[in-house]
Amino acid sequence: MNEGVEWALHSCLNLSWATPGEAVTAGKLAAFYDLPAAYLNKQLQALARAGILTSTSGPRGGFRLARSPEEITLLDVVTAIEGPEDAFKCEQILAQGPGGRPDVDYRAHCVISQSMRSAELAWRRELAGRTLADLKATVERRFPHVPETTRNGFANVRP
Amino acid sequence: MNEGVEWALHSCLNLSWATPGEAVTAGKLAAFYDLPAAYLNKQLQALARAGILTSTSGPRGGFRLARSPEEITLLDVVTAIEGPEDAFKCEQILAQGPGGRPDVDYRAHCVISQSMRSAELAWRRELAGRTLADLKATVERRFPHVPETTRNGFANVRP
DNA sequence: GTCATACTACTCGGATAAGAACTGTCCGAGTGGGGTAGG
DNA sequence: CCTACCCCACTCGGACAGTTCTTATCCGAGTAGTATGAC
Repeated sequence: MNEGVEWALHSCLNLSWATPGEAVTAGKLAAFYDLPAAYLNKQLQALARAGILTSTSGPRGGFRLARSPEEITLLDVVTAIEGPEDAFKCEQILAQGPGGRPDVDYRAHCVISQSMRSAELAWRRELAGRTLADLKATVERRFPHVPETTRNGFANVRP
Repeated sequence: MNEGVEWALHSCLNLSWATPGEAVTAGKLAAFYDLPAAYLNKQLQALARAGILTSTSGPRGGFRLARSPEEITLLDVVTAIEGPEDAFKCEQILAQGPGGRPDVDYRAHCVISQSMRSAELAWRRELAGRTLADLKATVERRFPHVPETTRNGFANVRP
């Protein structure tokens, strides 16, 4: 799995603590964890294309959450970075085997494909059941100072 | 996910239908689905290292299942090919952030890391709950001719 | 006829290239704000 | 003092290299069976 997934998740969480109505630049988000700014920008672009973030150019520009944290699941973020395809891609090699026919869709009939897909659905279900708001609440319960620390970080950091 | 996972799963299933006590060469397993023999051999080596298959060199050599299909889970095969590490690798970037400390293991404390790991455990649980014997039984129920077809394939195929 | 021996063909095993994907970097298009000059 | 305009710094966005991982290939070490020749 791409490194960018971790960056994207942390950045989204940090954005949920930003001052409402204020955009945060990729540079500031990157400086937060000492990440390469241009590359993080690339991941944030993907999130914007997926409709999770909105982007603004120019001075006072940057990124902000496109909707409330309750409406952003971990699956949304992961899918935005990794793409929508399943990790296990059934190549339908049964079609090449004895008795295999080119006109049959083995993704629906092959037992192996079904089993792998079933496991992947369990994974997706777990991710889809957790929202950014859940994570936000948990962090704020465990570490109450984090929201303020994050806002201060955005204000003080010089990228 | 690696292409080899699909090949390995199909090959293990085919091996479960081989004549007992008889080894099947990588060449025959590859010819079954028209796969590159040398590369499939590499995957089978990984399965052998993981203790899922046993390998024999020389004439009349090849691969066979190291234990009964009831004792081989899909997770065993996937782990043998993909490696034991989680797909999502927490790089503990929180340690670089404000208030982050190098002596803390953030894989245990970071909420994001925990959530991703939780999803991955659901995936593993699903795979660990399905054995080669389950797949074998399902296929034999749906397509009773497959075991004989497979054995004939092993006997007739000229790699 | 029997046995020991050398040979040959066969198979796995690891070392070696080609290709793709991920990671990282750079510069241009567009935008908003601030400075400046005129009224 | 107020307003309109122009310039500039800032930010995202996509195009461009470096590195790692996956895919594919090849040849050598070891083995089992077989043919051969001596006894």
